[in-house]
Amino acid sequence: MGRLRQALTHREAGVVESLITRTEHVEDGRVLLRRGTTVEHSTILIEGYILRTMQGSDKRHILATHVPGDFIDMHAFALKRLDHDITALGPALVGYARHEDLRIMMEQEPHLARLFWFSTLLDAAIHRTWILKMGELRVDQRIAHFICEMWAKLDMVGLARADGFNSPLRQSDLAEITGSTPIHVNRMLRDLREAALVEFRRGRVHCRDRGRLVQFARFDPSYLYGAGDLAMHDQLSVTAIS
Amino acid sequence: MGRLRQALTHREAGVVESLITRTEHVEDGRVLLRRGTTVEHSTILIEGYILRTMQGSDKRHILATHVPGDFIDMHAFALKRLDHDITALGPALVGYARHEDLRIMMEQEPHLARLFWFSTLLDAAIHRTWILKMGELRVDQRIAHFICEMWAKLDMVGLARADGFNSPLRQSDLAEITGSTPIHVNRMLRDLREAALVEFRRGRVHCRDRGRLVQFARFDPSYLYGAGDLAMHDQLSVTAIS
DNA sequence: CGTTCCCTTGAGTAGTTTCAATACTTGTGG
DNA sequence: CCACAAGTATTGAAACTACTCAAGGGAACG
Repeated sequence: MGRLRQALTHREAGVVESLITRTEHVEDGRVLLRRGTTVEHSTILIEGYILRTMQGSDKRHILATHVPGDFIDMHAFALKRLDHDITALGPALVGYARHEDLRIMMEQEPHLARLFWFSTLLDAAIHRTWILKMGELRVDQRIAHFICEMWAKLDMVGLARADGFNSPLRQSDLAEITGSTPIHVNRMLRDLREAALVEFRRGRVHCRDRGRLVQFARFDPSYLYGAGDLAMHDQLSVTAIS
Repeated sequence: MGRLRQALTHREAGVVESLITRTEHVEDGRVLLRRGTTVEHSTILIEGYILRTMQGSDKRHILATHVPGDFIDMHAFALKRLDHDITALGPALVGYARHEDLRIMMEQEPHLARLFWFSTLLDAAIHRTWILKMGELRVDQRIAHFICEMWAKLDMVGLARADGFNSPLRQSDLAEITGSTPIHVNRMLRDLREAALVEFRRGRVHCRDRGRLVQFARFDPSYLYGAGDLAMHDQLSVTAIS
C-alpha cells in the first residue's frame, strides 16, 4: 500500500495483500476503467503510472496522477460508476480486489476501512490544491508545481533521486495536466530550463536546486498529508485509533 | 440530509438526526473551521450557504460551495485536520455531530457509513469537474457553469425557482470561484446579460432560457450524481445494498 | 535509413489582468 | 427624509499571458 503501509500492522498488511486476487500488465494508454462503467473490483497500482482523465469538449484532460502503491479507484467501491476514466501512462502493473471481499473486510476491520476512506480523501485534497493553483499560478509555475508534487509523491515511495526523477510524461501530458497547450508548455519548459530551475526532457526531470523550484512553484507539500501541519501520523498510526 | 434523504430509511433518518447534538447560527464570513485545526465534530448545513476556501499567496480562493442539507466536513472525521477553511457565505444555520458518536454509529450502520463516504466522494467528483472546466472554459463560460451547478444543487433540495435562484454571492465571490478577478467577472457578467443568457444582480440569478445557458456553459449535471448515467439510485437506494 | 512520434520556433490573435478612476446601492444617523 | 459612508459594481486603456495556425527539426525505433 505504498505510503500508507506505515499505518498498517503486519497482520493488516497481510489482509490487504490477500484481497488482491489478480494482477495484470497493461500497456501505455490503456483505459482500465471508463466513465460510467459499473465495476465489481477496485485497482491498486503496483508498478508504473496511472492517470485520472476526463474527456473535455475537444481535448482530454488529466485530473490526477498516481504512483506505485496508490489505490486508484477505491471510490469506485462506493460510487460504483466513476465520473472519469482511469488510464495507464506508460506500461504498468496493477492488482485487482473484488468489491465483495472489500465489503466484508471493511465490516470486520474498521481501522482498514478508515484508511481506505482516508486514501480517497487524500485524492480530494490534491484536487483542491490543483484548483487553487490553476487559479493563482501562471502556466510555467503550474508546471513547476506539478513537478514538485510528482517528485514529493515519488519520494514517499522511494522512487525519486536526489536530483530528480524519471517518468513517461510527454510535454503534451503536461499540457493536459496544466490545462494548457503543448506549444505553450514547450515554451515554458524552455524558460524553466534557461532560468536553471528545472530540466524536463522526455519525462526525465533534473533539478539542481530543489529549494528554488519549490519557491518558484509556491509548493507546500502539506496537502499530501505526508508531513507538516496536516500530517496524518496522529490519527492514522496503528496505535492511535479504533 | 437534503438530497441524500431519499437513500435513507425512516429509521436511519432518525439515527442521523439524533447525531446532531448542537445547532448554531453563524454570521456572514465566519470561519467555522480553519485549516490545520483538530476537530472532534462534523458539521451539517441546515440553512444558508457554506464555502470551502483556501488562502492563496495573495488572494483567497473558493473551492466549493454547499447548500442546505450538505454534510460539510464529514472528511474531517477521517482527516482530523483539514487542508482548507470552512467559511459561511451570508448568515447560516449549522448543526454539529460529535466524532465519537459518528464512529460508533458507523460501526453499527454500515449502510449509513457508506452514504457518508459517498458524500465525501461526491465532493471529489465536483472538484474534478471544476479542474476540467478551469482548463477548458473561458471565464464567461466558467461563470455560467458555476451558475448552472448552483442552480442544479438548489433544485435538488427544493430551493430554486423555475427562472433562477437567490444567493448572497457577490461578483468578487464569482471571481474567487472562477479563479479570475472582480473586474473581469464584471465585464463577463455584462456580456452574459447582453447575450440574454443570464442576469446576475447582487446574488439574484435570473434566466429565461435555462437550456441556452446550459449549452453555453457545456454543463452536464451527471457529475452531481443526481440523475443521468452516473446516478446513484442503483447502489444507494435502501433496498439495493448491505 | 526512413518513418513516426515528439519537440521546437515564429508570427499574429484572443483572452485576461492591472491600474486608475467613476458610479451605483444599501444602510445608518442626523 | 436627506446626507453620508461603506461596500459593491462599472468603465477605459495599456500591458501581459496564453492560444492558434503554420512550418520545421530532432530523436528513437524498426
